[in-house]
Amino acid sequence: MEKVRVRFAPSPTGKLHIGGARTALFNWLLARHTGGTFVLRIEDTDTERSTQASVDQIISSLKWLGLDWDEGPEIGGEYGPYFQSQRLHLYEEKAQELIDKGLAYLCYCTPEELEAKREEARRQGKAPRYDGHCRNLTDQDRVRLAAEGRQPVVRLKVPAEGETVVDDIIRGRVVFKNEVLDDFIIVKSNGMPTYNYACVIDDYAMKLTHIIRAEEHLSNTPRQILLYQALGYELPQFAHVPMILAPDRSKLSKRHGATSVEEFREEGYLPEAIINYLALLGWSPEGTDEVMPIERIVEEFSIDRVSKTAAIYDVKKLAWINGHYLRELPLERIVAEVIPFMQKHGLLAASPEPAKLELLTKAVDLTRDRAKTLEELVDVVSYFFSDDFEYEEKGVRKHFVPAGAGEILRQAKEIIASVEPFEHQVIEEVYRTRAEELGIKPAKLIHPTRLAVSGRTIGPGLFELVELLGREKSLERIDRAISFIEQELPAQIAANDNK
RNA sequence: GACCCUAUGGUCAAGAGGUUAAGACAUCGCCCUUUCAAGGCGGUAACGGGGGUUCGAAUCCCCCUAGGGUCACCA
Repeated sequence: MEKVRVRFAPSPTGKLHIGGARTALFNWLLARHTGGTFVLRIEDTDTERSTQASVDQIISSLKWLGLDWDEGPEIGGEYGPYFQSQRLHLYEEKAQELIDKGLAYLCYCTPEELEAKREEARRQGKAPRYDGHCRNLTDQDRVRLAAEGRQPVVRLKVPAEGETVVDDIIRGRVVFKNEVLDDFIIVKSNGMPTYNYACVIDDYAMKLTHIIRAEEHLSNTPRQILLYQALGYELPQFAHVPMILAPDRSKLSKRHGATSVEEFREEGYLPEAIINYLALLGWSPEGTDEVMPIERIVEEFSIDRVSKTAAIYDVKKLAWINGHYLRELPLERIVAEVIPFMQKHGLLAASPEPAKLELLTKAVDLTRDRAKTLEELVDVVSYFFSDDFEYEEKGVRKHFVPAGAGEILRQAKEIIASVEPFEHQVIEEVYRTRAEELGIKPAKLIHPTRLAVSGRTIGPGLFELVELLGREKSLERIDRAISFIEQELPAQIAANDNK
């Protein structure tokens, strides 16, 4: 079998969409699985909407995900250039050939005229198709039309009869009647090729063997096949992967929250998790393991196991997988990942001191199985880095308001002030002994302390928390809590009573 | 509107004529436990509807319904 060559061909008109990322992933997986070649090609023929910023953005997202390409921007390759805007001569040349052979023709109809005809067709309830108005123009006609200042487009002559068959790896044999197609435009009046045309020219020129793309292109495929035939090109294999839908079954858009890889990154998702989740959306491994590293996905990937049905993406499952990687990946890696997020929240300096990094490492170690994203991780370690926190209201009611709360904290303070060595096993031992002496449950001592030193009712084991926080800081916070209980709290309660 | 694709729990999804219809997320309960997580165990929950074919249909065929996609000088 010939060596697999596949491509991802985004148009740079925005960020890398989650659906686009999955299309890229499936192409990349097939290439890596078979030892083939993964090509990145930028389809920037829409001069109105394409931007360099989008190119940069898409490239950066692909790299971040780890989807590296063997040919394409930045690295070149045998079949470049890999920007369609730099391949215009090719499209022109082939278009001229088609015209010369009588397989395509110049059309001078203006967008306005066409729009009017479409409108008319719609009103009559007919399919809005091009009527072949310019199909049989004489040279004389063309001269006259050009003299009117009309810039022609090039249209392909589509046979009125017969059918065009798409042999799709995922969907099987899909038949389209040629009569439902019309003479579509292959070169715009500004000289730029249209998608269906440029795509065919390049896919062939770049010797691609498999065209794996989203299902929305299935209906375009007969047009492309007609083009392959007109050009005398051999067909590649097609595989149309199902779409990714929003929870309400509609097309994914901004109002559904994060839709681009960049946004997920900003929300604190790891590339490993996104890749793993995306692979599972539309593809399934043979066994029942779902969480698997990229190497294994590469090993097991097969187009045959890609499903036909559109999938609704489920952030909850993504979050769960992310949580998994958050606690399973090496600690240093997670620390490195969370640093920018800490900085963003002002909890860490731009160039943090080694002591702070050590604290962060230990804090992450202690808390990471409680977070699902890096943003959550920041939240869950925040009190190690800032004294500026409020007490959780629910906790205050439960642990600070009841009579004797201050006394409980004085007991805690005494223990923490004197325990030696200041290690969690020892602190715990003393806590438990003291509770017994006082004839109360250890929890009676533990919860108020936790609230005092962290402001929270939830978190890692209290004794490890206190050890990491340190004796000094713990005592300081307990003092603060005692004065809160004995001074601020009564005042607050009085104020509420007066209302 | 025309054409095309699709249809298994709330979501992802296995299944390719005979299964007690997997598994995962979510959800609920229990265990563990200083809390919350994590982890372990268990529960609730599905073949869109109607016709065929067959000894036998989630699996094959037809119709309906529903959802999605395409009909651009966007890709």
